[in-house]
Amino acid sequence: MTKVKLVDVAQLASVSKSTASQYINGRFDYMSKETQERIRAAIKELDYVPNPIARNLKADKTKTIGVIVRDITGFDTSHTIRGVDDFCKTCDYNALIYNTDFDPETEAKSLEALYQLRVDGIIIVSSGGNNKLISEYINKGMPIVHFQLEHDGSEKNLILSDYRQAAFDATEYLIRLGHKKICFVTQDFKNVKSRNERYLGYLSALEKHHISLDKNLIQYWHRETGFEYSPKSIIASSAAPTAFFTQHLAITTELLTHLNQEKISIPDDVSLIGFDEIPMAEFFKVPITVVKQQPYVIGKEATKLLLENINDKNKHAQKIMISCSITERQSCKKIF
Amino acid sequence: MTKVKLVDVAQLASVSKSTASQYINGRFDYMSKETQERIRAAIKELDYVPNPIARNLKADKTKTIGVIVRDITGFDTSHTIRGVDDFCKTCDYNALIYNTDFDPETEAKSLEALYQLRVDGIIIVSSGGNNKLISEYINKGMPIVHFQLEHDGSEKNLILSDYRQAAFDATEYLIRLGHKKICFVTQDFKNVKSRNERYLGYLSALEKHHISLDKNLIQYWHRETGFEYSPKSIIASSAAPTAFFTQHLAITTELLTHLNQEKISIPDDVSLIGFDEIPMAEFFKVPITVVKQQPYVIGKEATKLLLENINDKNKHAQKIMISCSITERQSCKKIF
DNA sequence: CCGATTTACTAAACCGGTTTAGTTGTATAA
DNA sequence: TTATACAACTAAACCGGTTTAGTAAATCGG
Repeated sequence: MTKVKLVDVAQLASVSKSTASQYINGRFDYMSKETQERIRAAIKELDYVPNPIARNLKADKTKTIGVIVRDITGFDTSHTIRGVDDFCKTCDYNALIYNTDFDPETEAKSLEALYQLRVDGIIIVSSGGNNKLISEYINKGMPIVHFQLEHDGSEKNLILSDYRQAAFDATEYLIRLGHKKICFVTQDFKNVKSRNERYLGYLSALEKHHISLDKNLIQYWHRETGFEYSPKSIIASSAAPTAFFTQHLAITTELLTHLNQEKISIPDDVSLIGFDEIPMAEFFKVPITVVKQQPYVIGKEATKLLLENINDKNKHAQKIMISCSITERQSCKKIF
Repeated sequence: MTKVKLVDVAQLASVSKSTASQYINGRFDYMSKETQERIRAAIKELDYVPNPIARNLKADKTKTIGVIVRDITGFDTSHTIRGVDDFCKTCDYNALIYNTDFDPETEAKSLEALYQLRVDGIIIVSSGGNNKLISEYINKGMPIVHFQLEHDGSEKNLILSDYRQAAFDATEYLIRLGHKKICFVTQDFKNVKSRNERYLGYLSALEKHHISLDKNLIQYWHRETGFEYSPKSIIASSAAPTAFFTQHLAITTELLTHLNQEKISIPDDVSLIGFDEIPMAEFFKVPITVVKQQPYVIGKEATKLLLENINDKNKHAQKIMISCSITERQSCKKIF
């Protein structure tokens, strides 16, 4: 590979290493035109490319950030990463991706690896299982930006969708179609603000339209065990929802599978609006109406925020909210 | 951030930098148990983490590879990247992702950036627009592995699906269902071996079943302009296909959109088998039967091949083929 | 008992840049 | 005319490790 180094350039141009270095870094303050020209020519002739490693060693910067996500394969996640990457490329940064599958142990390893690699900062969707470790790194001065899920309940350096407004909009959308018994299907949201926000949005839409909350319409789904009660039994229960509002893509998908199996038809038997965009939804038997986030924008903004943090450590930490929007398709029926 | 360096450890353990370094690198050949213990304790006490940048500077290695793809957001691509990443992590490598959207200029920039960053090797799905540049880098000694699309017609360091067999299987699958007029929808495959392979597979299945080739059944699709002839007109033409065999996901998707618009129904009016897995296909109005590749495996194997190349530069270059398989769904009808 | 090995360790060069503190020669001000 | 400033450079230290060559003491074989 390249063996040409700065000394070679300096020699060919008959200047010192220092002067050559100044040239490379665009500091022409006290450099004659001829010298500049000689160095330029030498660089060109030797096809010289500075070694960023040597450079970074001195600068104690890596120009690299780490990104810890659950799985890059996810539809929204891949778009977020694309946003991160695109923004990085505009400022000569590189992103290192770490997938955790939401396993706290893998997450801890990823954090440690990135720390050892001395990345300049980290963007993370944290599983919540490494709060102590993350706090430690933050205290050590590592810039860390969270997205989607907050850290330790804090809203510092956090970027997320306006979940409350989104849930409000989705709920109101159903209410306007005549639905009053809307089943809110969620993962456990105690201690997880960004999930609780959706709940609050749901509540406030009900309240605005004078619909009282039926606790039996709050249903839970767990990543490992699936639904606490089967969708079929929920429909058959006294709560008798006319619509489901699922809080993320995995829930939507599993609900869909269930309903298909039980031959419960959407939107005739029950309506459905889901959080998160669904790939290729237009080809579905029943194209699903969704509230979608803007994962690409979130990726960009998270990166922007992180880089600001990196370049100005005492920059005031902040929370950024990105709006969501409803894509209306055919899974919600007007009733009554 | 961490300010603890090797000298600090050495000092605390009352040994020289060199000895400390030996310890870090696990060379205990001539080191007393006590010294080892002292260094171990010092490292622990100071919470020392070696700086990989300094290390890499000397080693002239970055432990980093570059991956150039069209768009990380693609379904198969994201899985490939996951394969790359997972394999990388097993050998302490990191991957830098570059998206090109298949724009040769962006691709060239990515190559240059990776070269400047001195990555140890590159995995690329090349657009074909930078053959000269890529050859240059190969000649300079940069290990480069191609996947999906070959470089300059060469089969060196290439990893791809067994396209010929896959196309053969898909075609035969349709033939077994009674189809004789199978429309092969492809991107231009002159000079692109891996596309031509599919064509050869299609041909040999026809041949095996004594079906003569109707040139009018070979139809083209272009990334910028879409179908050369509309699917509707193709069906109406004298070639009168009873089935479509689309050569990748983008074609399948666009065909689906067309057929939907024209109210041509699958599989009643025409059957369809597509190359590449379709996300969430089980929820489609008509779940599409596909020949799917194994993107995750391809990513893993590509990385494995690249790392072999990196660690043994004169390793014999090779071509690796990964099998495909048909996922039968409901888009192909038995006829006659 | 003496030269040859082996053990346990260290000083210093090196990787390829950046940066600081000078140095030299010329123009300017007092 | 001499001190001062400034332009145009350079030598050497530095970043944080790794590696080579070498040293001193202990062990060994004959």
